[in-house]
Amino acid sequence: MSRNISPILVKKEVSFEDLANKKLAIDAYNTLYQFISIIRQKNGTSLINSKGNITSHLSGVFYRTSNMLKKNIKPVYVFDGEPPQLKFDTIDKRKIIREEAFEKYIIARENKDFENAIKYAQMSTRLNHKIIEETVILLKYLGIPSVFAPSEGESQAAFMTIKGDVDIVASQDYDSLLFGSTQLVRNLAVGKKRKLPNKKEYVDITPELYILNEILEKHEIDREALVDIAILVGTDYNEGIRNIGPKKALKLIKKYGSIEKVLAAIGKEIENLDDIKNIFLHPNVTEEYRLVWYKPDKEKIIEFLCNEHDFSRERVIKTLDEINLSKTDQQRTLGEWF
DNA sequence: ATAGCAAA
DNA sequence: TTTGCTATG
Repeated sequence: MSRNISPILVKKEVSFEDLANKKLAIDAYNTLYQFISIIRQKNGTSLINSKGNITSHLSGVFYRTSNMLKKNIKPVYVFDGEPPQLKFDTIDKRKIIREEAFEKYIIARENKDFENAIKYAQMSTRLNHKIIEETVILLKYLGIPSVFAPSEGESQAAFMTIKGDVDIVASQDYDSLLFGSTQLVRNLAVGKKRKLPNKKEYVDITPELYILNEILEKHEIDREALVDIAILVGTDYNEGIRNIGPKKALKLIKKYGSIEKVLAAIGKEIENLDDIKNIFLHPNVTEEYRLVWYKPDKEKIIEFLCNEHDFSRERVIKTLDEINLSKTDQQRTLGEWF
């Protein structure tokens, strides 16, 4: 299972406002997973419309994307394609965890143990085709581009920063840095106060910015070495070496120069090592995307959110008007919104 | 997660 | 204005 390399990364606290005028490639699955997992009622059930269909993702996407547009942030949502074969162990393990959590969720809900119900409901969160489809529709009405990655969304998003088509990747995972993303932002949210799980405590959460070059320069390594470190620690594609964390991995890679030499020195092996390195260093990505942002289609959004999904007309219209208002100061061309 | 409201 | 809390669909 993958562990993370955050202890050796350089983190900068920023504000949502600091991202104004930036182009952001948003890891769509990562973001949707968060919305579906967190946007719930007190008893652990998701937000639903009158037909009983989940709407948590639409709420999250609509309000967060609107906030970005108000700040002149230009988002593009990047969706996952086919995962690499080597990811299937991780995918299977996650599936088992989800299924076990779902059983516990049902039991907790029956016992009216809502604290545990929420916990297990969040752990059993799953994205389905309908959630993805509805998100793409809403984004289209909002005038936001979607990109469909051939394989991992994070590698596609990273590729787009390397090409200079976007400035930053937005995700909770650190993997995009391994894929070469020039910048990564975590905790991309507007609200500052966040409730701690299972506690009554509130805590400040601000966006965190990671700049790849700063990380590489600090440790005097190149990206290949960073990938080697991650593989030693463990990724979505390999288990990692027991008792080697990011700090020890960094030391070993600097001492021996490459993962192959480290493995020889400690007498260990990693299966499919070349294939794993290739996933990070030569990912399957596409140049077939077009990034254009259009003015939100107010009528279609109201029809979709309010008529089809029972959103409050008052709130939706207010939000859309606020986007328009923030735009009137700025110059814009006829067709394109930005 | 975010909006919106009430109390401090 | 800031903070704490509930409702949202």
